[in-house]
Amino acid sequence: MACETVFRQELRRRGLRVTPQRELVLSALHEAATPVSAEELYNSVAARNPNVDLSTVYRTLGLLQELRLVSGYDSEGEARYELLSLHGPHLHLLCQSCGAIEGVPPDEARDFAASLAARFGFEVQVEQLVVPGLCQVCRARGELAHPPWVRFVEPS
Amino acid sequence: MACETVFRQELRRRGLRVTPQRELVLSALHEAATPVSAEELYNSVAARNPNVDLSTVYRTLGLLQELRLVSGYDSEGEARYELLSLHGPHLHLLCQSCGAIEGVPPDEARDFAASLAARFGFEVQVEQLVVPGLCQVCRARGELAHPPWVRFVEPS
DNA sequence: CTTGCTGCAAATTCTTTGCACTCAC
DNA sequence: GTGAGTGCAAAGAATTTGCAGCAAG
Repeated sequence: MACETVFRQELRRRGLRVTPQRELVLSALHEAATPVSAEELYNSVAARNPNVDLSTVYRTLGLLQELRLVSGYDSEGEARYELLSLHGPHLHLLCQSCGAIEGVPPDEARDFAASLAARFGFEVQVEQLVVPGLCQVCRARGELAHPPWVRFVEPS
Repeated sequence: MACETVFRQELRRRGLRVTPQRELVLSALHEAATPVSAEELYNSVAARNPNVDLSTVYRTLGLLQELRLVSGYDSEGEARYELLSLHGPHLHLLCQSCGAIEGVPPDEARDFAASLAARFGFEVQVEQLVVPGLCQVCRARGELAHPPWVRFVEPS
Protein backbone atom coordinates (compact mmCIF):
# COMPACT_ATOMS: atom_id res chain seq x y z
CA MET A 1 0.00 0.00 0.00
CA ALA A 2 1.39 3.38 -0.99
CA CYS A 3 2.50 5.38 1.98
CA GLU A 4 0.40 8.29 0.77
CA THR A 5 -2.60 6.12 1.40
CA VAL A 6 -1.36 5.04 4.79
CA PHE A 7 -0.80 8.68 5.64
CA ARG A 8 -4.32 9.72 4.69
CA GLN A 9 -5.88 6.80 6.48
CA GLU A 10 -3.91 7.42 9.61
CA LEU A 11 -4.74 11.11 9.58
CA ARG A 12 -8.44 10.40 9.21
CA ARG A 13 -8.33 7.71 11.84
CA ARG A 14 -6.98 10.25 14.28
CA GLY A 15 -9.40 12.96 13.29
CA LEU A 16 -6.58 14.96 11.72
CA ARG A 17 -6.83 16.61 8.35
CA VAL A 18 -5.41 15.88 4.95
CA THR A 19 -4.08 19.18 3.67
CA PRO A 20 -2.23 20.08 0.48
CA GLN A 21 0.76 21.16 2.57
CA ARG A 22 1.02 17.77 4.20
CA GLU A 23 0.71 16.00 0.90
CA LEU A 24 3.39 18.20 -0.61
CA VAL A 25 5.82 17.38 2.18
CA LEU A 26 5.19 13.67 1.84
CA SER A 27 5.56 13.87 -1.90
CA ALA A 28 8.82 15.80 -1.62
CA LEU A 29 10.11 13.12 0.73
CA HIS A 30 9.26 10.53 -1.88
CA GLU A 31 11.28 12.32 -4.48
CA ALA A 32 14.35 12.62 -2.29
CA ALA A 33 16.96 9.99 -3.04
CA THR A 34 18.89 10.57 0.17
CA PRO A 35 17.95 11.80 3.64
CA VAL A 36 17.06 15.48 3.52
CA SER A 37 17.29 18.34 5.96
CA ALA A 38 14.21 20.35 6.86
CA GLU A 39 15.57 23.23 4.83
CA GLU A 40 16.12 21.11 1.73
CA LEU A 41 12.67 19.66 2.05
CA TYR A 42 11.28 23.14 2.45
CA ASN A 43 12.98 24.16 -0.77
CA SER A 44 11.46 21.28 -2.75
CA VAL A 45 8.09 22.03 -1.31
CA ALA A 46 8.36 25.76 -1.90
CA ALA A 47 9.21 25.09 -5.54
CA ARG A 48 5.70 23.75 -5.95
CA ASN A 49 3.93 26.06 -3.56
CA PRO A 50 5.89 29.07 -2.34
CA ASN A 51 3.30 29.82 0.33
CA VAL A 52 4.10 26.78 2.42
CA ASP A 53 6.02 27.81 5.48
CA LEU A 54 9.13 26.21 6.94
CA SER A 55 7.34 25.82 10.26
CA THR A 56 4.69 23.76 8.50
CA VAL A 57 7.40 21.52 7.11
CA TYR A 58 8.75 20.99 10.61
CA ARG A 59 5.29 20.32 11.99
CA THR A 60 4.53 17.84 9.23
CA LEU A 61 7.82 16.08 9.74
CA GLY A 62 7.00 15.73 13.40
CA LEU A 63 3.66 14.26 12.49
CA LEU A 64 5.12 11.84 9.97
CA GLN A 65 7.58 10.71 12.58
CA GLU A 66 4.81 10.08 15.07
CA LEU A 67 3.10 7.95 12.47
CA ARG A 68 6.37 6.08 11.94
CA LEU A 69 6.37 6.91 8.26
CA VAL A 70 9.53 8.95 8.52
CA SER A 71 12.68 8.57 10.54
CA GLY A 72 15.02 11.33 11.52
CA TYR A 73 18.49 11.52 12.98
CA ASP A 74 21.00 14.18 13.74
CA SER A 75 23.82 14.81 11.30
CA GLU A 76 26.27 17.55 12.12
CA GLY A 77 23.92 19.61 14.19
CA GLU A 78 20.99 19.46 11.79
CA ALA A 79 18.26 16.85 11.54
CA ARG A 80 17.85 14.73 8.39
CA TYR A 81 14.73 12.85 7.48
CA GLU A 82 13.78 10.04 5.19
CA LEU A 83 10.77 7.92 4.34
CA LEU A 84 10.91 4.58 6.09
CA SER A 85 8.84 2.93 3.38
CA LEU A 86 11.51 3.60 0.77
CA HIS A 87 14.22 1.44 2.20
CA GLY A 88 12.83 -0.09 5.35
CA PRO A 89 14.72 0.22 8.61
CA HIS A 90 18.46 0.49 8.31
CA LEU A 91 21.45 2.16 9.88
CA HIS A 92 23.53 4.93 8.36
CA LEU A 93 27.16 5.33 7.52
CA LEU A 94 28.00 9.03 7.60
CA CYS A 95 31.18 10.17 5.90
CA GLN A 96 32.88 12.80 8.03
CA SER A 97 34.77 14.14 5.07
CA CYS A 98 32.21 14.58 2.29
CA GLY A 99 28.99 14.15 4.25
CA ALA A 100 27.81 11.25 2.11
CA ILE A 101 25.25 8.99 3.72
CA GLU A 102 24.85 5.33 3.02
CA GLY A 103 22.11 3.11 4.37
CA VAL A 104 23.04 -0.44 5.23
CA PRO A 105 20.88 -3.32 6.44
CA PRO A 106 20.40 -3.59 10.21
CA ASP A 107 21.80 -7.12 10.12
CA GLU A 108 25.17 -5.58 9.75
CA ALA A 109 25.04 -4.50 13.41
CA ARG A 110 23.36 -7.61 14.77
CA ASP A 111 26.41 -9.15 16.38
CA PHE A 112 27.57 -5.80 17.67
CA ALA A 113 24.18 -5.18 19.25
CA ALA A 114 24.06 -8.69 20.67
CA SER A 115 27.42 -8.23 22.28
CA LEU A 116 26.49 -4.90 23.88
CA ALA A 117 23.28 -6.46 25.17
CA ALA A 118 25.16 -9.42 26.63
CA ARG A 119 27.98 -7.48 28.23
CA PHE A 120 26.37 -4.23 29.26
CA GLY A 121 22.65 -4.94 29.27
CA PHE A 122 22.35 -2.20 26.66
CA GLU A 123 19.64 -2.55 24.04
CA VAL A 124 20.82 -0.87 20.86
CA GLN A 125 18.32 0.97 18.68
CA VAL A 126 19.91 -0.11 15.45
CA GLU A 127 17.61 1.92 13.18
CA GLN A 128 18.86 5.04 14.92
CA LEU A 129 22.51 4.25 14.63
CA VAL A 130 24.62 6.71 12.68
CA VAL A 131 28.14 5.45 12.21
CA PRO A 132 30.78 8.14 11.65
CA GLY A 133 33.77 7.43 9.47
CA LEU A 134 35.21 7.77 6.00
CA CYS A 135 33.45 6.55 2.90
CA GLN A 136 35.25 4.53 0.27
CA VAL A 137 35.75 7.50 -2.02
CA CYS A 138 37.23 9.77 0.62
CA ARG A 139 39.39 7.03 1.96
CA ALA A 140 40.75 6.46 -1.53
CA ARG A 141 41.38 10.18 -1.81
CA GLY A 142 43.55 9.84 1.25
CA GLU A 143 41.41 12.00 3.51
CA LEU A 144 42.56 12.10 7.08
CA ALA A 145 40.37 10.32 9.54
CA HIS A 146 40.14 13.33 11.80
CA PRO A 147 37.36 13.28 14.31
CA PRO A 148 34.49 15.46 13.17
CA TRP A 149 35.17 18.13 15.73
CA VAL A 150 38.33 19.03 13.89
CA ARG A 151 36.64 19.25 10.54
CA PHE A 152 35.94 22.95 10.44
CA VAL A 153 39.00 24.24 12.23
CA GLU A 154 41.11 26.53 10.12
CA PRO A 155 44.74 25.39 9.98
CA SER A 156 46.74 28.02 11.83
CA MET B 1 52.72 13.22 31.73
CA ALA B 2 49.84 15.20 33.16
CA CYS B 3 47.61 16.59 30.48
CA GLU B 4 47.96 20.05 32.01
CA THR B 5 51.58 19.89 31.07
CA VAL B 6 50.82 18.64 27.59
CA PHE B 7 48.37 21.50 27.22
CA ARG B 8 50.89 24.15 28.23
CA GLN B 9 53.61 22.71 26.06
CA GLU B 10 51.37 22.47 23.08
CA LEU B 11 50.13 26.02 23.55
CA ARG B 12 53.65 27.34 23.79
CA ARG B 13 54.80 25.29 20.83
CA ARG B 14 52.12 26.95 18.74
CA GLY B 15 52.82 30.41 20.03
CA LEU B 16 49.53 30.45 21.89
CA ARG B 17 49.12 31.63 25.43
CA VAL B 18 48.61 29.90 28.73
CA THR B 19 45.87 31.86 30.44
CA PRO B 20 44.11 31.34 33.76
CA GLN B 21 40.82 30.87 31.89
CA ARG B 22 42.23 28.04 29.82
CA GLU B 23 43.68 26.36 32.87
CA LEU B 24 40.39 26.67 34.68
CA VAL B 25 38.52 24.97 31.86
CA LEU B 26 41.01 22.13 31.71
CA SER B 27 40.90 21.74 35.47
CA ALA B 28 37.10 21.67 35.48
CA LEU B 29 37.19 18.96 32.82
CA HIS B 30 39.50 16.96 35.06
CA GLU B 31 37.05 17.13 37.91
CA ALA B 32 34.10 16.00 35.81
CA ALA B 33 33.30 12.33 36.23
CA THR B 34 31.11 12.11 33.15
CA PRO B 35 31.01 14.00 29.85
CA VAL B 36 29.85 17.56 30.42
CA SER B 37 27.97 20.10 28.37
CA ALA B 38 29.48 23.51 27.68
CA GLU B 39 27.00 25.05 30.08
CA GLU B 40 27.86 22.66 32.90
CA LEU B 41 31.53 23.28 32.36
CA TYR B 42 30.87 26.99 32.38
CA ASN B 43 29.14 26.66 35.73
CA SER B 44 32.08 24.82 37.31
CA VAL B 45 34.47 27.37 35.93
CA ALA B 46 32.33 30.32 36.97
CA ALA B 47 32.23 28.95 40.52
CA ARG B 48 35.94 29.63 40.70
CA ASN B 49 36.06 32.74 38.60
CA PRO B 50 32.75 34.38 37.78
CA ASN B 51 34.36 36.64 35.20
CA VAL B 52 35.10 33.84 32.78
CA ASP B 53 32.67 34.02 29.87
CA LEU B 54 30.76 31.18 28.27
CA SER B 55 32.24 32.08 24.91
CA THR B 56 35.69 31.60 26.37
CA VAL B 57 34.65 28.13 27.51
CA TYR B 58 33.53 27.33 23.98
CA ARG B 59 36.71 28.72 22.49
CA THR B 60 38.84 26.75 24.91
CA LEU B 61 36.92 23.56 24.24
CA GLY B 62 37.52 24.06 20.54
CA LEU B 63 41.19 24.49 21.20
CA LEU B 64 41.40 21.44 23.44
CA GLN B 65 39.72 19.43 20.73
CA GLU B 66 42.21 20.62 18.14
CA LEU B 67 44.97 19.48 20.44
CA ARG B 68 43.21 16.13 20.77
CA LEU B 69 43.05 16.43 24.52
CA VAL B 70 39.28 16.51 24.56
CA SER B 71 36.65 14.75 22.55
CA GLY B 72 33.14 15.94 21.93
CA TYR B 73 29.98 14.45 20.55
CA ASP B 74 26.39 15.45 20.18
CA SER B 75 23.84 14.23 22.69
CA GLU B 76 20.25 15.32 22.25
CA GLY B 77 21.05 18.54 20.48
CA GLU B 78 23.82 19.70 22.79
CA ALA B 79 27.50 18.88 22.68
CA ARG B 80 29.18 17.00 25.52
CA TYR B 81 32.89 16.96 26.12
CA GLU B 82 35.34 14.84 28.04
CA LEU B 83 39.04 14.58 28.60
CA LEU B 84 40.54 11.88 26.44
CA SER B 85 43.35 11.28 28.91
CA LEU B 86 40.91 10.16 31.60
CA HIS B 87 39.64 7.04 29.93
CA GLY B 88 41.46 6.78 26.67
CA PRO B 89 39.57 6.35 23.42
CA HIS B 90 36.24 4.62 23.72
CA LEU B 91 32.78 4.62 22.26
CA HIS B 92 29.63 5.71 24.02
CA LEU B 93 26.34 4.04 24.77
CA LEU B 94 23.69 6.73 25.08
CA CYS B 95 20.43 5.84 26.78
CA GLN B 96 17.54 7.42 24.91
CA SER B 97 15.33 7.23 27.94
CA CYS B 98 17.35 8.62 30.84
CA GLY B 99 20.28 10.17 28.96
CA ALA B 100 22.85 8.07 30.80
CA ILE B 101 26.17 7.69 29.05
CA GLU B 102 28.45 4.73 29.33
CA GLY B 103 31.90 4.48 27.83
CA VAL B 104 32.93 1.08 26.52
CA PRO B 105 36.25 -0.11 25.07
CA PRO B 106 36.68 0.35 21.32
CA ASP B 107 37.32 -3.37 20.95
CA GLU B 108 33.65 -3.88 21.37
CA ALA B 109 33.10 -2.50 17.88
CA ARG B 110 36.09 -4.08 16.23
CA ASP B 111 34.26 -6.80 14.34
CA PHE B 112 31.47 -4.43 13.40
CA ALA B 113 34.00 -1.95 12.03
CA ALA B 114 35.89 -4.69 10.21
CA SER B 115 32.72 -5.88 8.55
CA LEU B 116 31.75 -2.39 7.38
CA ALA B 117 35.24 -1.91 6.02
CA ALA B 118 35.13 -5.22 4.16
CA ARG B 119 31.65 -4.88 2.69
CA PHE B 120 31.32 -1.17 2.11
CA GLY B 121 34.84 0.17 2.15
CA PHE B 122 33.77 2.34 5.04
CA GLU B 123 36.34 3.19 7.69
CA VAL B 124 34.57 3.63 11.01
CA GLN B 125 35.80 6.26 13.46
CA VAL B 126 35.12 4.15 16.50
CA GLU B 127 36.08 6.83 19.04
CA GLN B 128 33.34 8.99 17.60
CA LEU B 129 30.66 6.37 17.70
CA VAL B 130 27.63 7.12 19.87
CA VAL B 131 25.29 4.17 20.08
CA PRO B 132 21.66 5.00 20.86
CA GLY B 133 19.54 2.58 22.84
CA LEU B 134 18.26 1.74 26.28
CA CYS B 135 20.48 1.25 29.29
CA GLN B 136 20.07 -1.70 31.60
CA VAL B 137 18.16 0.30 34.19
CA CYS B 138 15.64 1.74 31.77
CA ARG B 139 15.19 -1.57 30.06
CA ALA B 140 14.45 -3.16 33.43
CA ARG B 141 11.96 -0.38 34.12
CA GLY B 142 10.18 -1.46 30.96
CA GLU B 143 10.84 1.69 28.98
CA LEU B 144 9.71 1.52 25.41
CA ALA B 145 12.41 1.41 22.82
CA HIS B 146 10.96 4.25 20.84
CA PRO B 147 13.25 5.93 18.40
CA PRO B 148 14.56 9.24 19.78
CA TRP B 149 12.54 11.26 17.34
CA VAL B 150 9.46 10.27 19.21
CA ARG B 151 10.90 11.10 22.58
CA PHE B 152 9.55 14.59 23.00
CA VAL B 153 6.28 14.25 21.19
CA GLU B 154 3.30 14.90 23.41
CA PRO B 155 0.80 12.03 23.29
CA SER B 156 -2.29 13.41 21.64
C1' DC C 1 55.38 46.30 23.61
C1' DT C 2 53.02 43.34 20.60
C1' DT C 3 49.81 40.03 19.48
C1' DG C 4 46.89 36.73 21.24
C1' DC C 5 43.01 36.38 24.42
C1' DT C 6 39.06 37.87 26.87
C1' DG C 7 34.54 39.72 28.08
C1' DC C 8 30.72 41.65 26.28
C1' DA C 9 27.11 42.01 23.19
C1' DA C 10 25.24 40.92 19.08
C1' DA C 11 24.72 37.67 15.38
C1' DT C 12 23.77 32.87 13.50
C1' DT C 13 21.65 28.54 12.96
C1' DC C 14 18.22 25.30 13.57
C1' DT C 15 13.88 24.57 15.48
C1' DT C 16 9.67 25.68 18.12
C1' DT C 17 5.73 28.44 19.51
C1' DG C 18 1.77 31.96 19.88
C1' DC C 19 -1.80 33.73 17.49
C1' DA C 20 -5.35 35.27 14.31
C1' DC C 21 -7.12 33.66 10.18
C1' DT C 22 -8.54 29.92 7.05
C1' DC C 23 -10.16 25.75 5.11
C1' DA C 24 -11.02 20.54 5.40
C1' DC C 25 -14.52 17.88 7.00
C1' DG D 1 -20.03 25.96 11.10
C1' DT D 2 -15.97 24.65 13.91
C1' DG D 3 -11.78 23.21 15.35
C1' DA D 4 -7.51 21.59 13.24
C1' DG D 5 -3.95 23.61 10.42
C1' DT D 6 -1.50 27.38 8.40
C1' DG D 7 1.45 31.48 7.64
C1' DC D 8 3.73 34.86 9.87
C1' DA D 9 6.56 36.74 13.16
C1' DA D 10 8.73 36.23 17.16
C1' DA D 11 10.87 33.38 20.68
C1' DG D 12 14.30 29.91 22.03
C1' DA D 13 18.46 27.17 22.73
C1' DA D 14 23.15 26.26 21.59
C1' DT D 15 26.95 28.10 19.63
C1' DT D 16 29.80 31.60 17.14
C1' DT D 17 31.73 36.05 16.06
C1' DG D 18 33.28 41.19 16.01
C1' DC D 19 35.58 44.21 18.51
C1' DA D 20 38.00 47.17 21.92
C1' DG D 21 40.63 46.69 25.81
C1' DC D 22 43.72 43.66 28.55
C1' DA D 23 47.68 40.87 29.64
C1' DA D 24 51.10 36.91 28.60
C1' DG D 25 55.35 36.42 26.51
